[in-house]
Amino acid sequence: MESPGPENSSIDLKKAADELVRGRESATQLQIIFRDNTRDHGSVTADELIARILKSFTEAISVLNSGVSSEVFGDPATAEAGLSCCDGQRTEDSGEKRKKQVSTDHRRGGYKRRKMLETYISTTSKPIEDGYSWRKYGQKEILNAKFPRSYFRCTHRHDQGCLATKQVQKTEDETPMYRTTYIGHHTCRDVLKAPQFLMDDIPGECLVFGFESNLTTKQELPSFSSLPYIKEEYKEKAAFTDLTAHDNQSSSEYFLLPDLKPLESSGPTSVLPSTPGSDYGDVSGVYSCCSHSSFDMGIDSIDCMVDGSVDFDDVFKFDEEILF
DNA sequence: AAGATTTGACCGTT
DNA sequence: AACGGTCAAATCTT
Repeated sequence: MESPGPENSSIDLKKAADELVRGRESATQLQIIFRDNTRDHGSVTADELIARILKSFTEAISVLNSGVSSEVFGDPATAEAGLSCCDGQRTEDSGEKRKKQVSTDHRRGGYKRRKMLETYISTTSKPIEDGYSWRKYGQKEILNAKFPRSYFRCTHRHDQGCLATKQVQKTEDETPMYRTTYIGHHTCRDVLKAPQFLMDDIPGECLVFGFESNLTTKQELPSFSSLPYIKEEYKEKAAFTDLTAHDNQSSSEYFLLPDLKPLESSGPTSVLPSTPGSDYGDVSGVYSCCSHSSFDMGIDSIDCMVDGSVDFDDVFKFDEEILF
């Protein structure tokens, strides 16, 4: 993955802009269709439009990311994440079993809380299964929360230094939701993630997509570098100690897996969630797409910025007004 | 036996 | 000091 030269980058930006414009046009058509689906709109179906939109966005994002990755990831947060893969700062990385020299030596872990990392939050009706394998490392009662919060980290934390983590909190709404917060980027690669995402194949499914950041200013678009849209095909049992309550609501949800880091650095990796019973997966930045009425839910939550002043809100105008 | 989960303790932040 | 995130020994699962 080499970054394009100056001329190329302007060409790429142009291409990205074109793709975004195209996407917006498709979205507009789609809006019309949803607003008045009694009328004949020619041969273009909603599914086709959705596919076009996704393709355009994917292309554009991919182009943008190939050109600005170094900037996007140059932020302190990312730098920290990258560093900690190989430096010795985080003692945890230097080998899992640090026997208890706890009491006397300084602090046991010497760990630093990771703040300033990009975070992505998604709320779904059931625990997310995203294709990455996670290992639960903690659970905590949270103030004013009826249910405990579960903490997961990437299974490849040690073999690949992947520092991605996620937290799952069951909300206490009438219809309990699972609020999943993804923190940091996956630097690992999971073979399982098939690079495809075919809306057409998943009628009725919903992908929620939401970003949130604890960064001070604008949230940069995570590198959806290759945007491996994944369709989850395997099911893990969500064995959250406390998050098991979800009933058998319609099958799976499908998520896009923004490979939050350029992939060139990490080698191929593992496969299926090795965990037989329990951790379930997740994803990062979650998208949601539904072909049904719940479609609005996904778009509604889009709130992200692209480094370089591309504001998705502006570009796509995904406000209520576009919702159906 | 290896790897995952549980859970109380530790530690940083507010 | 309270809260929340992480560690790691003990325990469980495969």
